[in-house]
Amino acid sequence: MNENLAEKIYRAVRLIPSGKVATYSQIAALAGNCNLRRYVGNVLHQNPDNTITPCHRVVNAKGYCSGSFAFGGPLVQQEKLEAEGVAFTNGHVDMERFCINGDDFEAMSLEMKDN
DNA sequence: GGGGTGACGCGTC
DNA sequence: CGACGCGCCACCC
Repeated sequence: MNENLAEKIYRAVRLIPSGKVATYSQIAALAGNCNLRRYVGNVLHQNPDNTITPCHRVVNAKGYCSGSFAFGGPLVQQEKLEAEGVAFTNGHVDMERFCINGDDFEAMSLEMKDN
């Protein structure tokens, strides 16, 4: 039933469509409140398994990776995103083209709720 | 029960 | 335009 926010956050991250990226605020919003954005980073840092949790699709509002220690290297995140079709501009994700749209957000929210 | 933490976001200077 | 600080909430000790 009521899972911890961590579970919701992980689920939201997994719902991010391939080839797109979501911001911590978006994940936090899907998890419950955009105010939880701080906690999103906190939870993702725990990231028990990056193979099932594509945390590499999660970037900050600027489209940059966390900058901190990632599941094997910050460069790996960019590599994975590029492999999924996410283009990088000047080292940052092109948010205007790859950030999830309202439709994607809505679909994710539906899956979050239905699941 | 209280305090500290955190892969952020945004306003303001 | 760039840099700094503050604020937000849930989980862990």
